[in-house]
Amino acid sequence: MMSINHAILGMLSHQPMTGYDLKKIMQDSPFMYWSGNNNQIYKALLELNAEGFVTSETQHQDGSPSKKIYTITEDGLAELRLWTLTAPEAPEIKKAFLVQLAWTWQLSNAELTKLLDQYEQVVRGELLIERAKISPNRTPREEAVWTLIYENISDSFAQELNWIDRVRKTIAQFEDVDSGSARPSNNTEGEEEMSYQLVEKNGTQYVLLDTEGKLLQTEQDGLDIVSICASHGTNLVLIPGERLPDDFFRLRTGVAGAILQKLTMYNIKVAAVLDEKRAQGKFKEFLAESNRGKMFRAYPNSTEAEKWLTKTNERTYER
Amino acid sequence: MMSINHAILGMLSHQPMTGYDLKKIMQDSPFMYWSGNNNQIYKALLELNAEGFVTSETQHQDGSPSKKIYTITEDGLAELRLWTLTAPEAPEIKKAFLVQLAWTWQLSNAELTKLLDQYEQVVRGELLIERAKISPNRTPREEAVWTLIYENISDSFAQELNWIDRVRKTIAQFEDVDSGSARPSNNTEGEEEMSYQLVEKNGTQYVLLDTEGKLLQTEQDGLDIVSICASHGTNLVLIPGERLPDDFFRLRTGVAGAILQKLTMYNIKVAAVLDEKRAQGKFKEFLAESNRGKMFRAYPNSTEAEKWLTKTNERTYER
DNA sequence: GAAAACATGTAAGCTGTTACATGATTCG
DNA sequence: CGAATCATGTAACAGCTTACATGTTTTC
Repeated sequence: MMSINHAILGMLSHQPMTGYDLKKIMQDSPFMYWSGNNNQIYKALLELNAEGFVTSETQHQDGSPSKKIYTITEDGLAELRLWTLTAPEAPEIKKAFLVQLAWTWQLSNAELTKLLDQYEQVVRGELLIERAKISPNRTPREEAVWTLIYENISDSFAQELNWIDRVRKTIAQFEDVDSGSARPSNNTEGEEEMSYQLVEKNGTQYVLLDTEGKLLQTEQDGLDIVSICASHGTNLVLIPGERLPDDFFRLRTGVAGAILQKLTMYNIKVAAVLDEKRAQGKFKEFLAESNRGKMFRAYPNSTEAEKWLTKTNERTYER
Repeated sequence: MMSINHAILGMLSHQPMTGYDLKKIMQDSPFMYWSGNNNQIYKALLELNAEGFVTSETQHQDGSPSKKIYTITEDGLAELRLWTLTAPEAPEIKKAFLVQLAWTWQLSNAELTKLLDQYEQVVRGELLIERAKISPNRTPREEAVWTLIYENISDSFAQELNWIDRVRKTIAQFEDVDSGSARPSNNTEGEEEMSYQLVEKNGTQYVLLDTEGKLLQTEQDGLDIVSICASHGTNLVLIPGERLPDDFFRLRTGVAGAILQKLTMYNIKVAAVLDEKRAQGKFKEFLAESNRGKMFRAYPNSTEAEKWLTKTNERTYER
């Protein structure tokens, strides 16, 4: 509560600023969710001033409108610290589209699909806007935290896009009521999909890529897997060898590096099922090394791979 | 815009209902994100009536308060169809925690980790509430769509939990600023015990926590109770209100969520003895909801609490 | 016999939004 | 020269929330 005031304190803890500066930052920030309208900001600044958390210094610029530069006080810093320690609130998620979708029983499949397409565009638009990613890099930890904050937001959109795809596929399975309009199958052109299934074993879910499907070749493929995982809230993936191109096993090409780097960055545990023959030379060394780690391992068959994936997964905090 | 009116139209498209019915459904639905307060619903019904989208029929039940049963009209159905075809809105996601996290540079690693733990508990709490999953199954497609809607919501929470884990691991990589204070591993000092007795009534045993003793504050405390129960081969616990801290009654803090989540996970039935005054606001709603369930209930005195605990021990199947 | 649920409504208040008001400067 | 940006502020309104008000029936 009163959190816009604290958000302003936070921004001022980085630099003294004018109300107008604050407004711009807030408008451009994806995680400070207020619209950044004057009414709130100038009012908040007056309040913070009255409480002694900020001081203001009027700067008369000859001719041009005079600025009020606000600076945080010691009391303000203390208050900010206190506030960051208060109990976190649950996220507040309002997806009007879900309400709309809930009552679409009167629509034909074609109409529903069109609606999904529109929603996808809206969500992609939000992702595109990708607002200013600034960060006060006071410490390495702060920098890392800000990166994670932006990731949280783009993950949410990625998850939504993935879900939209799932919905589209699901409704395609149903006969159209007022049909007659044969669907021209789905994807016409290239654009192969990352086909997979979700498997549950020992109470843990993991993503199992199908043996047939697109080969993992680019960083984008790594990100696709990340978004699949994010949408299911799991961090476990089993990759059959059939999905790995030969280049994956030539370390020089960097294919394995690029993909695995993305996956480990998102804390995703990967098990691969590999034929002895394919793992040779330098790649064998690489495997031996990574098999000691906890993020990527290779096994000769899927049973063992699955065992490793699902075993150590207790997400209970170690400590 | 005006979407609560349309949500109401949607619900009425399934069945004629009273304002009170609508209120209950809205309160229990996770995707209709309005709080379901009278003010909005009754006002919306008047508006819909004026526009000719619904008709109302007053049913005088002799003695009892008379109902107004609202029925959707042809015009209403047409309007609903039109609305479902309008361009979807982008999801509106407000994660106050991200704002808070952004300005935590003043905190130590230990404080930050504690904050993350609290946030995890709050999120788990939201998942726990897991509201009523009803669906008007008019067509198989509609059923599938509703399943997807609920999945969207639980996916969001699952993704958040996953992200929390990622944050925790990331910040663990950084040296503590004000370090020097080595965490004394599992607290050696303090370490109050979970004092209790074992009571036998009507041939059933249950664990009765003493009125004096450690307050139930963390997930660990929940696990302690689990292990006490396990060691006595019972799954019944009676908790006196004295052992519950004030934070337990503030749902936002996640204390109740974290503890009850552990207990229900291990299928432990809990009765609490509560003073009226302590259960207010959101917590009261939470109680009313869980009092319908079979795992956690609150009673004003220990006699009633004991009665419920020891009585209903035959298992009932929910359909 | 008390509390909770059923049932309909009203009043007050908070938060946040859009739009208005003013005026100088800079940019195309 | 008009539009956009800088800069500070106010007014009115929409949406939603909590709390209040009233009265009956069902449940414990």
